[in-house]
Amino acid sequence: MFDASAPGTDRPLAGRANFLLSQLGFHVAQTFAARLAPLGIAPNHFGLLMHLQRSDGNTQQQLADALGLHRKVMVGLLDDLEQRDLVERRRHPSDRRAHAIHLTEAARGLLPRARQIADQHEDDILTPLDASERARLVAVLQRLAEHTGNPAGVHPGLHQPAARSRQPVD
Amino acid sequence: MFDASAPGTDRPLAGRANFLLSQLGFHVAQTFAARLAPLGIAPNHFGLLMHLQRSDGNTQQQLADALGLHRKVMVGLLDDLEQRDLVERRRHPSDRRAHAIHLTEAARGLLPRARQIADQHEDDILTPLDASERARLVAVLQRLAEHTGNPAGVHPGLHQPAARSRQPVD
DNA sequence: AGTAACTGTTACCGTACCGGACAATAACGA
DNA sequence: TCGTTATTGTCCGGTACGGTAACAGTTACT
Repeated sequence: MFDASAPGTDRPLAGRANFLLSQLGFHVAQTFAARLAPLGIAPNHFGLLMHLQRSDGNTQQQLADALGLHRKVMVGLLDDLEQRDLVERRRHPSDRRAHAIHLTEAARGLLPRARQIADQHEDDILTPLDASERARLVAVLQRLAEHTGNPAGVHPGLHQPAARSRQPVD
Repeated sequence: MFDASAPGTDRPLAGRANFLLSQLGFHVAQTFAARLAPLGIAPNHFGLLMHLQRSDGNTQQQLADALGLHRKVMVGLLDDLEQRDLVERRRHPSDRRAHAIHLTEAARGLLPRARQIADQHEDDILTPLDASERARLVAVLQRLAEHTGNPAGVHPGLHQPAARSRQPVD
């Protein structure tokens, strides 16, 4: 453990919460993608499928808004899922411009397996912690996530046009 | 808070530790990069500069090994830093193939400012937590990071040839 | 001496991302 | 009613990035 109350201290990166969060977050995303790969989907597909369970028949724009990404990205995501026969683009009943996105039966069969993979993955990551520590960690992370201002359940890694890096110096 | 002991439950992404870690990690990396941008460096540059404080005169290969990335990436990183006059490529005293990498005076002047930005950034991220909660969080994150098997202080987001995604997970 | 291994670097190529533009359709206003 | 504007989903093109292969110069091994 490190004393975070000494700002001038040259403590290593491994003792900084921001580094640890970034490091762990990247590792988690990477390993989760690897575990999901045999199912033929990526983490962002998984998140979209999870959301579609609750909002069947929405338009692509509605889905993009809900997940906090641009509609252009939704096109590609749905292309992937449609190609894997996990979603259907039906005609929207009232708006002939829009598509009504529906899960297929295959998707409803796949989702429990994906959810189980996610549970297993989480369990592996949290192996060093006991049940109460896990609950406390999740609660703390939720507070931190809430404080970021991002809507709950929206992953910023999915193409938000805001907050670019590489601004010109001076 | 959520009950993590019910695996079959369709709890939202925002209650999963793996999602929260990935989400927070990405957000942290993004905001840290934005804060560091006015200094003309990116987070990976910062990590390299921090490491160089301790290992002056090392070869590029040694640095690449220590940070867990490929030497080709080190070339680009050092190009950036050399262009900003933060490092010097001197002739290695004993190996005429290699370069001896040294921090410049400008770098030694910049590093405290960068460290202060990192401290401030960490403080902002952890705003919702009090001192003891912060210490406990860091301790927990360190345990989790250690459990990943990644060397301490090495960020997996920086081009490790190992651990590719898309590999079949038997 | 001769061969193999290593260092730093460059050239190359496929891929992903981001902006702008597009046709079709809807909504709005005079 | 008609014309203008907004929206939906899609596509095209430039650009940057990541990874592969190869390179000259140098060292190490035998």
